[in-house]
Amino acid sequence: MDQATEKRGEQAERIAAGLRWEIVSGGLAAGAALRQEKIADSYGTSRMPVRDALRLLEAEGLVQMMPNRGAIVAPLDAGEFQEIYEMRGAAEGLALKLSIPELTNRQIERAGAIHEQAEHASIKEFGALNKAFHMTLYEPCARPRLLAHISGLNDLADRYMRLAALQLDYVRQSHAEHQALLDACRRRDEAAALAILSAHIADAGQALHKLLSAKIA
Amino acid sequence: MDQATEKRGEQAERIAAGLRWEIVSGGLAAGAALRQEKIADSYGTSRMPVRDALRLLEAEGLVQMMPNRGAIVAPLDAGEFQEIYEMRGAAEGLALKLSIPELTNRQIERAGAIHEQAEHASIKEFGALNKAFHMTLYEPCARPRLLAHISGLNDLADRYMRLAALQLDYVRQSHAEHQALLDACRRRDEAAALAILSAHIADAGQALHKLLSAKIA
DNA sequence: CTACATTAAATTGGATACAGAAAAGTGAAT
DNA sequence: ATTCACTTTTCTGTATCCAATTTAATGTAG
Repeated sequence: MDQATEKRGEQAERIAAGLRWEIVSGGLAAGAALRQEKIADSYGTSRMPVRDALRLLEAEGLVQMMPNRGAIVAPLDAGEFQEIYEMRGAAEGLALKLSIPELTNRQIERAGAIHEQAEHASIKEFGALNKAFHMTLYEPCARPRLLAHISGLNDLADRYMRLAALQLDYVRQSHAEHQALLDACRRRDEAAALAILSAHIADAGQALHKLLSAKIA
Repeated sequence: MDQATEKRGEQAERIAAGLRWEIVSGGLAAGAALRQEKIADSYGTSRMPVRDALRLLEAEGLVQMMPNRGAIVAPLDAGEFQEIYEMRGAAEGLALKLSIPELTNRQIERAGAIHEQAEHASIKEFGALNKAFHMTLYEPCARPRLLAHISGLNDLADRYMRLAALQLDYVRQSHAEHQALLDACRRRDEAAALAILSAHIADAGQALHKLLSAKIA
């Protein structure tokens, strides 16, 4: 067990990371009840760090806590989905604009490599790779708060994506748009890159919206 | 005492609200240590809900927690200041764009009233009124997550503003820009409103930047 | 049989207790 | 006087315990 190597004062983070993965990857369905004691048992701790972890995830929007009624995996909602994509557009547009002047060739190629990987990846890994691709392009902007914000939005978005990505040829379109975005970055063409990114996010939002509005709410 | 009317399960929120006010309003200086037991005593609770409150404020960026070393009021930093204003620009631009089509005359006049109030307010109240003015204009967009995000950014920004607002005639300029923004909203002129808001936020950022870079970091 | 009240079980929120880590203090050796 | 080792104190993180609240279950009256 890695519990022996666990430093004191970081259990909440460990539990939060585990739950985050389970929620984002779909292992825990939306609306599922999160009983403190069960989680505590499965992580070999008391309920106390679990509560801390749940608070963390609540702040990220992945968990919903009702006073005296416990926590559930945040439900999926078409309206919130739209909101997340609008916010992604604004935040990622800003990040890319600030990043482009700082982008090195090395970083662009790292994004390219992730892009290649994503092309041959299973649907399970797509979400994480998609996020990694975007984050790689934004990192040079060196805005920790902005990047954390975007990362959180991507986690939220992944949950919705997972619902639809199966039956959708959206993935192929996404690949093409990523390719175009990479090209624009290579040319350091800020205007083009921003336009492509904006369209990319809006497209994804719209494409998924139809599929989702049937499945949820 | 209002503690008798206090519902179970909401003490953390109450403590967080109190601390938030003390931090944003400047009662607690940046870098000040936040001892759990002292806070617990002053709010008449145990350390437990205090810890929850601190985690909340950490997620908002007002508090910084170091494992096994306690929490401090988040330090002020010129770089973060810039980042916050960039994010405000992106987020508030989006909110205003979505709001304008939904704005009723009644809501515009409510914002106008707050604007009037702010004109005769003391420096202590300026931050809160400034925030209220902006939030009133954004509320009609009906995007709870986006509004919460903006609210948090405004709280962060207020701390920096307070440092500079004293000696600055920025307040007068801000009033003028608010007036112009209101007029554009009354005309439902989206393009003008967005341009004014963008400039307003950028101006504020730049105006404060000079003053602050001397005082901090 | 249904609706309602009452009771019992499950579960959370908060308080207390304890263990471990960091910080402050003390003293000896150089 | 300064530095290093050691002790003491302070404070945080976690576990355990208790009270309050919600949810389920049971029984009773209509």
